[in-house]
Amino acid sequence: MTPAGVDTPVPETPAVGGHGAGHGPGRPRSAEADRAIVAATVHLLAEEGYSRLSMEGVAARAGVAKTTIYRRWPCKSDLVVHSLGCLTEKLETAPDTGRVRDDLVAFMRQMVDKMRRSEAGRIMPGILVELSRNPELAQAFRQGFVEPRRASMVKALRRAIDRGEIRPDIDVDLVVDVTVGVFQHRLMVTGMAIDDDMPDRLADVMLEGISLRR
Amino acid sequence: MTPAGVDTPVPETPAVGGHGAGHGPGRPRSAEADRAIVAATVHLLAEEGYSRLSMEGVAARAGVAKTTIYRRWPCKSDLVVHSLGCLTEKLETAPDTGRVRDDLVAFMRQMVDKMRRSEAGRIMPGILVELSRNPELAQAFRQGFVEPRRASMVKALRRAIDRGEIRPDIDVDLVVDVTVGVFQHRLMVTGMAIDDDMPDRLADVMLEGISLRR
DNA sequence: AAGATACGCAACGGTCGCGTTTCGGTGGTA
DNA sequence: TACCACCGAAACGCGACCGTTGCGTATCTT
Repeated sequence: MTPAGVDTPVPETPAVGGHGAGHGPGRPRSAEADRAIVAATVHLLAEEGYSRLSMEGVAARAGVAKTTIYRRWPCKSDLVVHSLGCLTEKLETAPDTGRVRDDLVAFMRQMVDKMRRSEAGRIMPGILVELSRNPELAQAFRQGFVEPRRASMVKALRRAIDRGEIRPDIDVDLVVDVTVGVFQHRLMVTGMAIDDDMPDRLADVMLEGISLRR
Repeated sequence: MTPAGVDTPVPETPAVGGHGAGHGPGRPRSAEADRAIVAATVHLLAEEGYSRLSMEGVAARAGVAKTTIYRRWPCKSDLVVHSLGCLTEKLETAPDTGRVRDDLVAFMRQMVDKMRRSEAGRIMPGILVELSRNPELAQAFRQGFVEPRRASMVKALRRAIDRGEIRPDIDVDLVVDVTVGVFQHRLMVTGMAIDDDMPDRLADVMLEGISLRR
């Protein structure tokens, strides 16, 4: 008797976004609960990592019964996949200053700040192992989280090419990965300090190279 | 009645290495068991990650009883800390070819291969979350695993400075982090392909910079 | 008002892994 | 030979979570 004519009694995730107007009889899903659950998931993902994230923990933090979660998502990974998709918030952006160097440095500064402080930024280390184990999660993470954050820097580099500031034959993706990778590597792997002018030094290295000019 | 005069009945980890010669009466610890346990730990660490690594799993894979493990290490994190210290195996090294570019490219090629294929190389993503949670583990990981692998590249860059190939004022650590970070970022985060001449392209970018020369 | 559905709460049986204990047997040293 | 610490196997109680169910209540649509 479901609108779509499917006879399975399972809710099958009727798409959380689709209960706005006249839907059917009965009490509608609480949008507030949706919000609280996703927020709790993101928080715990950042704080504890994927493997230590538990449905009971999410329920407790969201102030919601476990049943309320399972009514929406059949399992933990589906909940996480959906929650990652909700992270479109204010992204870091490379401004258009007219000079690559300034664009890059500004982007890096924002990025470091986000990685350290924002909840979304701290999700990274706790989710990496799962990516190789759960392709759907990996897809959601890369498409909904990684890509949008790279986009603005890719644009900045393209602008720089158009302006004739940087070589047109460079591998843009490679440069973006360098920029992001260094800071992530420091934060997650080596634990070395990131001082205030590291973005400047990196910009120098990337723009001018490390070769000794003759 | 323990030699050291400590009255605690707990074994207190009598240092695994210390059962070589005449030690005391009774059957000595099996060195083969030591080896098997550590090998199993490293394997499972690479395959499953820290959080999914279980003492029971290690025991099963090592062909050893759980008691045999607990007799040596009081808990999982101590076992892992010790096992990480046993990873000194053949490290990737930057050869001394006389040209930085060749040294760098060779180092990168080896590194990518190790990251993909070797057991030690695959440990990375599965241990990162724990580093922020367990300082002792972080210390063991960084000192016993990360540092030795950086060392050879740091040397290569110093040689290049001495030869006058690269600018003497560059931040060596930064360059190393760039080199390692990019590949790690691709493998763990973006999942983008790493083609055969990516090391070459990266070496170009780092040596010559991306600026358009006038 | 009637019916349908969501809600919180509490409890369930089940699985997993922890760290410990007991046991009979084994391989060394003195 | 006597002794002693080691070994593997098995079982233990414990706690954390899982995903599900039943219940009484709340809140919508018709």
